[in-house]
Amino acid sequence: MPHHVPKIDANMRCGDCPIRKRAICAYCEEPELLQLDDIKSYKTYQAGETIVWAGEEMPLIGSVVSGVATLSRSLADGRRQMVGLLLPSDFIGRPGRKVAPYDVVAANEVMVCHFRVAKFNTLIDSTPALERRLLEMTMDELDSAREWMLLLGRKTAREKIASMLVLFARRGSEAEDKPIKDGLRFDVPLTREEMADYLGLTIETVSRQVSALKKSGVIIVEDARHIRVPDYVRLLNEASDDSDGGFIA
Amino acid sequence: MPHHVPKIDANMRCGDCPIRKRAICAYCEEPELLQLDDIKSYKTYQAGETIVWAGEEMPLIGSVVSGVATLSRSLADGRRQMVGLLLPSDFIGRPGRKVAPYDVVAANEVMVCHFRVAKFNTLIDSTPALERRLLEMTMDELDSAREWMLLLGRKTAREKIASMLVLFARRGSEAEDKPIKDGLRFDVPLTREEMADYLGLTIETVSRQVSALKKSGVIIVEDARHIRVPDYVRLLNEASDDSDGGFIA
DNA sequence: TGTCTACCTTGATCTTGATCAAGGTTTGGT
DNA sequence: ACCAAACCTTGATCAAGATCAAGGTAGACA
Repeated sequence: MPHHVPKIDANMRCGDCPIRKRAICAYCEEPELLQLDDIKSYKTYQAGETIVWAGEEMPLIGSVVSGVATLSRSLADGRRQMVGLLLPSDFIGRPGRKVAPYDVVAANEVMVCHFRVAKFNTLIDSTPALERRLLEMTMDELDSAREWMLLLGRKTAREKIASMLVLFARRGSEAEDKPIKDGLRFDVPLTREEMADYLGLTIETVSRQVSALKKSGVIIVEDARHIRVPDYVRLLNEASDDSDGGFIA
Repeated sequence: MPHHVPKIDANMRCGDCPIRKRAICAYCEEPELLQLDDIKSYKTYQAGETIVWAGEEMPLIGSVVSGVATLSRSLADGRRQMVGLLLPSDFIGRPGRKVAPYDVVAANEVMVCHFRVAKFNTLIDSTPALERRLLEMTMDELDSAREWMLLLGRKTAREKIASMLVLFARRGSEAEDKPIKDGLRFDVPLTREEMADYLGLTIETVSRQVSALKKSGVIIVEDARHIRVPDYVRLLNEASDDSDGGFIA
């Protein structure tokens, strides 16, 4: 069983929520916005199971509780690029929205995703508050996508790896409600292949760069899925995540 | 004066709109959604002029009429990646939304952008219809960003160039309300440097790949800003834009 | 009309990350 | 406990694209 999967109980109610910080939390935050159905609407997907095919409509709307869902797009010859990554507490699904052509959402990991699914029809002509919340979340997602584009277009392999690890560290600490500090330990929720798809690299390069960061002492690799960071600022520097805030004359 | 800049007349009214197809068109579509101010609210930016700095709020909301606006993000050492490209008819600005840290929106070209600016305060607590429209547009933008990510992460330099040219061809034909056909001619609204920033390449590679496509007979380069396409399908193939619609087992 | 500057092209060489290849490790099923 | 399959690592070589370098072109302006 992977990284601190919160125990889900079919009788849980808001307030018992295992994740808190982000998006709409199906457990504790703004439940009235989602007009939550009864508890039956939790859903779980197995690792590798497809949640929805390209061009179809999302079968659900809610928050990821544990595990990971990914969204990928690929070329005719099989080259694949991950274009979305949903970690615990992330919101998934948009009411009345079809998945864009050739997008694929796949469940990944011991994908223990649980959702409270609302009735779609009530959502589509739903409250202004929900509309606004969805807009807010979608704009946040767009911002993340743009950060990701910077990574894909301009970062070196080593920087890409470091940036990804920073993301995992951040989200991991958030989930556990701990501050990010030196010596932190976190899970790597993706396989090497998925990391490669995430970063626009090959698995060999991913493996090599992780090893290189290890050899430099930036990270301690306990095993392929667990990493410890002795000096968080050093990892941050490796990511070159910092930008110049500049402007164009 | 560049590519067919529509003539803007300070007394124009909806129905005289020079752009039609996409987003909210400030001229003819859904003007009531934007609660348009009077005609004074058109705005023009010079080439290279900055529309808004990182962390600030968009000074306007409306549609690009002509010219190009770009959104870029960069690393501390100056490496820059374009993360947004707004062509005529694209919607610009979100009410009450600050530009993400380190994002920059810059006017580009003989940037003849005109807008009808609505009053922000009325927009922020605006109609459900506008909220929904904004959500729709933001999701479309997210879809484009994801297509762009596939390009950045997995396409070759040649494919990147071809994909970009297809985009320009499409948008150009749309603007002129002509079908895309063989022999079409279109403007390239970016400098080589901007193309490089768009594609995650260097300007030398951009230049070389354009030359290579020319030598292969896929395109006819009239000058750096004007291209003709004898066989549109061939250009499409070069872009490898086609994807497999596949799924993950 | 000439010159300056910004922009573009092409060549030579180098580097990063891809590709090809071989083993090693972990996990899950029986 | 053993085996198979999936996953990961490392090495050797290759190639796409970056970097370094040298002109060329065209529009802006005096």
